[in-house]
Amino acid sequence: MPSDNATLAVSTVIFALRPSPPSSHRAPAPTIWVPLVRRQRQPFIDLLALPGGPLGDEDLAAAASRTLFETMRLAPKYLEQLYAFGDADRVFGADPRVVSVVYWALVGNEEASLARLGDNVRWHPVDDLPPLAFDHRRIIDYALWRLRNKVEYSSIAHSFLGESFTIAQLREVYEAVLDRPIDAANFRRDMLASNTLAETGETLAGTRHRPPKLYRYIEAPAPSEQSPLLTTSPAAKGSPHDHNRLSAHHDHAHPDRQAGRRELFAGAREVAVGVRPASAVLRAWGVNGRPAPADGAKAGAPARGVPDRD
Amino acid sequence: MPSDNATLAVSTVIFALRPSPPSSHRAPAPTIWVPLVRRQRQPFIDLLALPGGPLGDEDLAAAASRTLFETMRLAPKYLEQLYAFGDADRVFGADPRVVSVVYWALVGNEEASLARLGDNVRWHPVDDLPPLAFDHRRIIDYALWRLRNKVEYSSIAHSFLGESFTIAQLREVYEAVLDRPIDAANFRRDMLASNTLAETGETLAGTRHRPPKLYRYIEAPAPSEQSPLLTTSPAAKGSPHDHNRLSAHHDHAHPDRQAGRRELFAGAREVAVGVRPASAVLRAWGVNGRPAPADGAKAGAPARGVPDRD
DNA sequence: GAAATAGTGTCTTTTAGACACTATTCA
DNA sequence: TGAATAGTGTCTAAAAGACACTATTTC
Repeated sequence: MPSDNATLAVSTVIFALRPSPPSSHRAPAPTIWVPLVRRQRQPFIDLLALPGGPLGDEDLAAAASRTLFETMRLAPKYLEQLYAFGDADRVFGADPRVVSVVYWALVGNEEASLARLGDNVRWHPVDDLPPLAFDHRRIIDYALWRLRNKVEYSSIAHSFLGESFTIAQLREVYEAVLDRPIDAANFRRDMLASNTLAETGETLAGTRHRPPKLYRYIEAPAPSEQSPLLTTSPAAKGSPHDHNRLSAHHDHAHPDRQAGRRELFAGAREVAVGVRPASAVLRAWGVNGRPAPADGAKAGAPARGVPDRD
Repeated sequence: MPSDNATLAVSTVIFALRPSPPSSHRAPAPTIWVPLVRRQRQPFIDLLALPGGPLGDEDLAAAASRTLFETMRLAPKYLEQLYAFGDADRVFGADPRVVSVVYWALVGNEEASLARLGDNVRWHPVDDLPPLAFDHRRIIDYALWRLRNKVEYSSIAHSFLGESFTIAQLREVYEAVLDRPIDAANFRRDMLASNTLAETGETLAGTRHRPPKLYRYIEAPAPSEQSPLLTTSPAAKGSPHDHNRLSAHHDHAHPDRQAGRRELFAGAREVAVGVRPASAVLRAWGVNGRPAPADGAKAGAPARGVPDRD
């Protein structure tokens, strides 16, 4: 029984939303960026690659977290396994062959700007990437596709923002990821009806119009269709994360559609953390800070509350 | 740089639909079964485990296919990567530690009964499993959960059947997997509207009532939301399979709802060869699809036409 | 009070589901 | 001809989407 039939590596595709590069002098709408590392050795020396490295004596997700922290001091709020890439000839000439377990992650805007960069590590807009090492371009494309899908059927979008945010900011995330405009009125209603937002009690100042309310994300009452792996051991392994599930529930039973839509969330008066100055909506991207889970937030278990599609 | 930081194994959860075990003398409704292997060595000797084995000099999916063929002569029509399990302490005492890339598969009923069994390999109903080796119970639960989710948003259900089948049989698959009754009238309409079924021209005889038409599965016109990995290199790697994508299209444009529903599929008189696993639309019963490699059915590439949920 | 976005109301379209009804075959 | 399932028609409810309108703030 072979014990060295492959070398195991772990890489991560990290997404952040940042203003479009100046070159593309489009509207100040944000776009998706990923951090890439310039390779210092063969093969593919000098080409850009995903951050990552060989698996150590640790869980897979822990390896992802560790390498991210080591290379740029990042600790994403969302981290999930993407896929295991292991074609026999994936890394030409490698012996033993290399199998990469790839994770994907989302970071909030403030966290993204806190990332430690350098000559060899930089953010790149995903819609304008140079040639990459290995099959990393393909991996990013796949991760992007997953992101776009998952944004539509689960509530991960808030992971691109700070602790508190306005509904308009949240909508901008959707618009950036899905690359299409979304009706603001319907979006607001749907989000509020989802019971995943709680008012912080604060508003965002600094605009030159009516100040919007700030919300924070809360766990919606579990819909019972959750990954079995999740329920068994939640944030078990070395995850300092502790999702405080606020109760924003109240009875569901809409007599008619209008009523259903009107249904404002009720509870959650919360403590409300530091609000932020700001002015334009775009600038308002980074709202106050937050620690951020250390290592593998959603690491150990395959699935969270909502299934992946592919 | 360690080259033996882990041992890589590949296992597969294979699902088939078979009559309920006699013990549970319920209606002749089918339930889900998986083949399990009795371990001949430590650790967990004599306990049941998923079929699989160490990764050889091959692609990951090829390893899955190979081990399935070796242990029971099975060649599933649907095969897809499930997850990479690699907690550091997953296999107690193993050195180097073991990382398992797990696949899941669906086999049709005839194929399932052709499987070569033995004292050490047997089918077991998933709703009544004995204690399993390693974390395999957990893996099966997760695979089951994925199956149930995926059945709802893509058209893989037909993979449980043979080349041709009646709509009622297809509905039974859904009912068995989802474990709930489905309205036959609406189901029929939705399936026909999905353009994934083509009449074979034959009917199923032997019933003591009106003989139902037989259909075969066809690829629906691709909806453009497909995995980028798929489009780049379809059934590339060593896949003896060659799925001809039949056109079953005709104009879509339902003036009113009744008309939409009435719209019987038109085209697809086709040659129709290999039936394919496949993909689907987001909301309703899938549309669209993609070629599936044979041996490594949906192997090399991460994603099919439709994203996974988790 | 003008500009600008926050936030509400209401209509139309689409989709999902329930369920009665007709059609066709075999025993 | 009756049992039994195939297959069709039609209504209702729920969800998604379009869009006009009111509200509140800053400058």
